[in-house]
Amino acid sequence: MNFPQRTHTCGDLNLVHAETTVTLNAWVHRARNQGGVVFLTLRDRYGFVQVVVDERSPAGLLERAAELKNEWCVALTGQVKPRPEAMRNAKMATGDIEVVAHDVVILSQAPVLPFPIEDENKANENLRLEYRYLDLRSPGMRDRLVLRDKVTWTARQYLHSQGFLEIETPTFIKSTPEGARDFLVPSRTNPGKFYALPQSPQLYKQLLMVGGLDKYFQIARCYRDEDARGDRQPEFTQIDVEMSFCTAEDIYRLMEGMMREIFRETLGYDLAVPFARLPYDTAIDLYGSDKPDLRFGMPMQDFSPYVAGSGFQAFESVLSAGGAVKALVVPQAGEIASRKKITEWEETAKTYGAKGLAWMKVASGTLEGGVAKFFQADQAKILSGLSAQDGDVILLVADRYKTACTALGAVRLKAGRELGLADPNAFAFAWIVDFPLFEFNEEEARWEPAHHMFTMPQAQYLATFDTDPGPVKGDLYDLVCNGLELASGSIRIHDPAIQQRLFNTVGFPPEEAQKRFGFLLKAFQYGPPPHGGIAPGLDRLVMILTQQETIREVIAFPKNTTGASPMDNSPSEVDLLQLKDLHLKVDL
RNA sequence: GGGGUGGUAGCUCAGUUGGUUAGAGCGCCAGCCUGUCACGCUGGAGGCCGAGGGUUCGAGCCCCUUCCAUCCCGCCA
Repeated sequence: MNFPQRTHTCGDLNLVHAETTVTLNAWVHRARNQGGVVFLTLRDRYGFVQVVVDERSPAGLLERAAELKNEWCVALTGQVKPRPEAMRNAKMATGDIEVVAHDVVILSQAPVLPFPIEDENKANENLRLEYRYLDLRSPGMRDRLVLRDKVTWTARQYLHSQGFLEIETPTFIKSTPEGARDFLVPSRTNPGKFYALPQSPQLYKQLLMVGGLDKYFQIARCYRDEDARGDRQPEFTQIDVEMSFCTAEDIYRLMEGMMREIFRETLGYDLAVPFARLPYDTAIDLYGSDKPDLRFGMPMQDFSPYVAGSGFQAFESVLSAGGAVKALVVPQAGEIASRKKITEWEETAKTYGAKGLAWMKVASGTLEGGVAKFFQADQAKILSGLSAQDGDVILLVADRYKTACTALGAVRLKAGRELGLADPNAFAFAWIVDFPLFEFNEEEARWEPAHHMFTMPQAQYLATFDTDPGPVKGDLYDLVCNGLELASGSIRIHDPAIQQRLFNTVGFPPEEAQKRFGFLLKAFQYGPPPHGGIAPGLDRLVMILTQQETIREVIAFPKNTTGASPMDNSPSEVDLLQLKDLHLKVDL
């Protein structure tokens, strides 16, 4: 098809182009027919510009222009003219000029749209996903994808400047059923066998280190067959990084530099580094989460010292069973903390396993309401111990330590945000460090890795980690920001003997280890370098930069929460013949 | 696997203790309009109230079942 090709883009035109004849290839964003004059707002990726069709245009063009509908794609030729002073539009980037139409060629037409193209699409999300190609025309989606491109571009440039190589790793790999569920791909040429899609390039990037390519990165697609969330998709993207001969400190410095660069390039924001560091145990104790929102304080406190002798049976029995009582002082919550609101907070606590949420109000230097009657004797001690002021509300959860922390931590997050304590324009980064290396699985009565099996125990535990796993901390770190886990990484085990002891600790028999990770263990016989890495989640990073509630807003073609795409209807059924080719047994 | 919320016009939503012909804004169609820019004015079309069953003289509304979406718990090394 021959058509007049664009000489300029809509968003670029300004007074400098006055009197120039230009051709635009764009969509009709709005058409306003005034009778004797037609105004068209044209839109392309770069912006909007107003076209006017009036007596200055050739005869007959007015009638043709009046036929144009929203979202038709056109090639328009005309002359840029300064607008009459009174007609300038300060709200429009190109509002000082307009294009007087000379000719318009219709490149393609469109039926009535399922939703209007606006800055932010307010339609039901499933409808937006069904017509994602139209949704992408909205300036909001466009801006987010432009910013995302800037992030990957900046990350690439930064990592290259630090000597890193971008290397691809396979996406048909060996299934290693630990951690998240694998997506499986049946092999036609190997009947009865399956590839897995990678949950991360973990083992391959470690093999790159053995291969001597000592600084690697990849903008890597990862796949996990688990239920989706606002911040989780079955496929997602990580800026995957691994380096040799490094310590955790090198990783921190590298990532702090990269984040600084990304925030400067995308938002012009001067990110303060180095980031704060918070031990895992402290994060749980104060905030009840390993990804606390640190834009506000309001830490939890220990209430157990005030329980003895109170006569409050519910708390006393929890303590004597080895549990904990955690307190949260919600400052100046008098207004918001109605009985209804407290019930709502209690529901939140209960979803995290708490049996209830006790409360007291502070007024005129005394404790009132709720469970206050049990604590009258000690109220002065309690108020000063918790630093509670008149107007504050004290919320209490008694349970097993971890449950109490998690449940009340969830209330802290909810209440803090409801009270407006979390500045939406702030970025509170922190490294969460000193993670436990093992967790005890009560049901199976065995230790299992808290993260993955290739994390190095911290040096002081090297002698004892297999005989006394409980207190062992790993050389392991998460980067969190505003309550989201933005990155996770560790220093890896490169010593086969340590690796073997770790397998033993988690009850992983040698033959099983050989079967699953034999290729990695074999490689580690051949002079593996000490190494470590990290993988920031690209989607979440862009979500934070663009202040979005879900990562679906920063992914061009995301899945919905059931893992389906309303646009192409994937996943879908396939022909029986296809299944047969793949040697899959089918019930007929 | 579990819990919360929702599903009414193309879109966003309202719809009283169950009571005539189910509404609004935007969009769409037609007409008018020479300075609009979310143009305006006049008129019009457009509904299996997610689906199935039940209660009732009567159901958008109540009950049961089911489907779909979304948020959360579990899960996510």
